[in-house]
Amino acid sequence: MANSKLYKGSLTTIILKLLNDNQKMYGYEITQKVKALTNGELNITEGALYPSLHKLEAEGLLDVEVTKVDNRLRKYYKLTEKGTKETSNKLNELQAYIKTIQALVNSNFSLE
Amino acid sequence: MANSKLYKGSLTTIILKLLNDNQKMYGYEITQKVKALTNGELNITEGALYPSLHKLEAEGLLDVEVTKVDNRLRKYYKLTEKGTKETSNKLNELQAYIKTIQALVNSNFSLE
DNA sequence: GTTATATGCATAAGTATTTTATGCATATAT
DNA sequence: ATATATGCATAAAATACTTATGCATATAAC
Repeated sequence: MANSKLYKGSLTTIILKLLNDNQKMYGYEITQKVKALTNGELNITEGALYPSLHKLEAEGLLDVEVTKVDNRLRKYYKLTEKGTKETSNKLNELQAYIKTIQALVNSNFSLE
Repeated sequence: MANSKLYKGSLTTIILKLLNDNQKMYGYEITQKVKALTNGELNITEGALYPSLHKLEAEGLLDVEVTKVDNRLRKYYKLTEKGTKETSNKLNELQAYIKTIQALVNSNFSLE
């Protein structure tokens, strides 16, 4: 991701969430979808995405299905059962993180 | 930080925000404050904190004041003028990140 | 009295995740 | 003919963190 340091660590969660909502997606599609949904604010780099997808596949969270469209290769990924459970965990962790960080940042602690 | 991968990248912002609210703090105090404010959920490790404080000082965002209390060393850090501005930037970036990631995670994009 | 816990700072080695820089290939627009 | 879009991939470097130490004083527990 070529934006802020803050996005570090959230790539996996983003991928899983997108696959959870869209049944199956291929790598390039994920980069374009994220860019569109964030109004260009978040750009996933290929150097981060592909190794991440391979890792998720190796961990048994994703299944792959290779197809050819317009003479070009596509690798569709979709969640396994294990992947669906992990998506739920990751989303809960993200919500907890946001809640915690919001609490830290939205108050003036010198008054406490 | 010994918790989630999600916290990666937010340590600097947390430090700056705490110093912004508390005028001056020392390292150990920061670790305890964060632990208390997050009900033990977020634990900043010393291996992450001290190098980060040194870096912020080197960048001119923090000033240091060494004192001795009860025969023990303390290094109080406080924001410089530059540090105060950077705090504002970092907080804005954090809010933007939260907004973006929330949008990505709280919707069902397959319906769009 | 000595052992654990708390206070306080520091650094080095290892790990994980990302950016940056490439590489290859096809299709389409200029 | 050249640039841009589509599509996957990996390797080197940078970054930020965890884990493991090290040193030192004070206090509580046993």
